[in-house]
Amino acid sequence: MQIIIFIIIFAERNKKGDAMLLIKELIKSVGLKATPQRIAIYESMRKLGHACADMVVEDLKDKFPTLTVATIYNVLESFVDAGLLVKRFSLNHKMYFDVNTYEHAHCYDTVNNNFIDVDDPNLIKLINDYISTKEIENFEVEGVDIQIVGKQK
Amino acid sequence: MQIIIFIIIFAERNKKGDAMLLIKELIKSVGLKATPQRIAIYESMRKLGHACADMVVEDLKDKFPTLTVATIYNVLESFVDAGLLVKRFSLNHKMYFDVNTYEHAHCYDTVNNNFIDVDDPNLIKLINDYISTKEIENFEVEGVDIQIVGKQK
DNA sequence: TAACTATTTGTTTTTATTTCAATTTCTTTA
DNA sequence: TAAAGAAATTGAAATAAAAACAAATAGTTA
Repeated sequence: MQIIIFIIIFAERNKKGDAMLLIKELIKSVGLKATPQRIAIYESMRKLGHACADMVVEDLKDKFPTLTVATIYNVLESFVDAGLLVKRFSLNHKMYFDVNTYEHAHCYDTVNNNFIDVDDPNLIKLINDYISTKEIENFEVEGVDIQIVGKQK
Repeated sequence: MQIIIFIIIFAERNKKGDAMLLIKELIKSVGLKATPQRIAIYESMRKLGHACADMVVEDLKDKFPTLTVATIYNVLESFVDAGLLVKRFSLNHKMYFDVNTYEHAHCYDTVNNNFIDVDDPNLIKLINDYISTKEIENFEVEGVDIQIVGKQK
């Protein structure tokens, strides 16, 4: 019995260690130092998916009491510059960040300003194909951002 | 010669008067009183197309020096409630309002946070048709918001 | 005109973001 | 491994945007 519990604990530790290691490597791979704060913020973003600064503060305030908003904003911005996060369009004059950087659509709940991923490559392709046929004057297209607007039930 | 100039001036006056009258009627038609402030703010929005509160303040501060931000926010919000304006998604944590309330796409310039209308009913139809074929769980769809993201040249 | 209601105003709060200098941490190299 | 230098974090203060609120004004109706 004790052995089994030990194995489970060890496995859990290892799993966590591996995830940590991966995040560490990921942050380093984009040319940033993997500080504890950055690792914690990235982990938090992974967990939250879509979040703004205050949500990350809230999420980390117990685990990481010294962490300040200044750092959160700095780190989130540097993650965006490094391509680890992307900024998302929002309706409530707050900056939202998304941990999924590939092109995908969202359902946007106007009640809670909540994002739900819509991973539908066909939709993205449909729109990109259509847009590529049109010549847009004086505009250098970088991507397309789609929100399906409505209310979460 | 004098007569011609007179006619032109008269025509211009009339045109302006008519536009004013139209805006007045429009505001009244949605159940709001057509106060001078509301007329001025709506005119400003017509001119600006897409704007946030500070842009309206800037636009009206000479013509209407007593107008305060409080009023601007109040009026813009009441216009949204009345369906005279819609809020737009933005990337820079500011509230943008759009005078065109029909469903249309935008090019969004990430440098200046500037909106350019893309009046392409085919694009809207394409997306709406596609979405209507999909059943989105636990979400009541109200509309679709498309931004072609990039840089204005 | 008087009374009532709605709107606007100036001011004050609140919330979100940014800035900045001081400190701490990390990395490099002797 | 100790010291120097660079980079990141911190706490506090500044700025900016939005919202709240009570007093004043304007508009409407009887």
